Amino acid sequence: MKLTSKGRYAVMALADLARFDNINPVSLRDISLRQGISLDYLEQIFSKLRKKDIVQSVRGTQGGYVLNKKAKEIKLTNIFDAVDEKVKTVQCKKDSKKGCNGKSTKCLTHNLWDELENHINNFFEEKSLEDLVKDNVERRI
Amino acid sequence: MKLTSKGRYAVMALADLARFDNINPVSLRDISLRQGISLDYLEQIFSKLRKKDIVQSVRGTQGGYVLNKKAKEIKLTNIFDAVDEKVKTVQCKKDSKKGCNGKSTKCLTHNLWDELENHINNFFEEKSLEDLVKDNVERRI
DNA sequence: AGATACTTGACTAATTTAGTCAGGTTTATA
DNA sequence: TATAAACCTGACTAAATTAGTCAAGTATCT
Ligand code: FES
Ligand code: FES
Repeated sequence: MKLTSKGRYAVMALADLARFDNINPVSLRDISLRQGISLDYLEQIFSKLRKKDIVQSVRGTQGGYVLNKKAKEIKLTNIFDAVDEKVKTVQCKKDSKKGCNGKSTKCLTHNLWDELENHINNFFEEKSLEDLVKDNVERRI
Repeated sequence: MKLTSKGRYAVMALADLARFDNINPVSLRDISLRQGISLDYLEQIFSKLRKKDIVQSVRGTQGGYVLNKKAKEIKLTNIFDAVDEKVKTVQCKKDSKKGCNGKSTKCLTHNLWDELENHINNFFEEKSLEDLVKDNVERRI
């Protein structure tokens, strides 16, 4: 199982944003250059982040994006949810009563994968953007 | 991020194997039928499991596969390792000093993904085949 | 007016996954 | 000893997903 670029970039870009105050917007171009992410790709990502109210956009010259909440309140869960980076461990439809093999009972491993999914999601629910920024400040000392 | 079929099937098939004693070999054909996994695909998977000494093969008529260790000693880590289902969260080469953006320092999120990887691997190191079998027996009651 | 930067949707190349297929070899047992 | 069950291997392929690119806008500051 691996993390996709979309999720990785979303968090990376927001971490970049979060390093600045929430007043002066940061342009995607700057983020693109600093983080080495394609500008066009960033635009796709930020479009989604905006729709989920994680960032606010400022159009025109000197425009860019600003965090819409405090860094502490933005959890990885929220970010991943916004860009459709989802954790999927089971094969079957979760709410269906059928198993992944088409049978009427859940397969031998269903419970295990469900536990795994929760385990991973817990991590995402605990980590906030603030944690990320702090970690980077500390490492710089 | 999602789990691939190869990893899922490997664990599913071994869980099936583990329900029986370690004396009479279980044929892939039986597993294929019970678990709804393509026989040809199972063969690929078991070839890898055998190379890593997780199972033993018995050729010929009435042949099949047998667990090579006690279910308690087979952790998910071992299984995933055998079938090359690996957890990959960072983009960069781990041992390299370069970051994923080609720069000379690790990116803002590198540490975070590293933590995530450990978090997931911890789960795999704790869970054994025995846990799986027990869980299924309990549910049946 | 012009430059900067957001906005959107469609398109595509590359990669990965999830198998299939064909041709073996080994061994129990009738 | 013939035969069938079952392991064994490598090559091939279709489908899905990912990771972008590209083109054509719109808004706003200076
Ligand atoms: S994963 Fe849900 S039934 Fe198999
Ligand atoms: S993931 Fe390692 S440097 Fe970005």
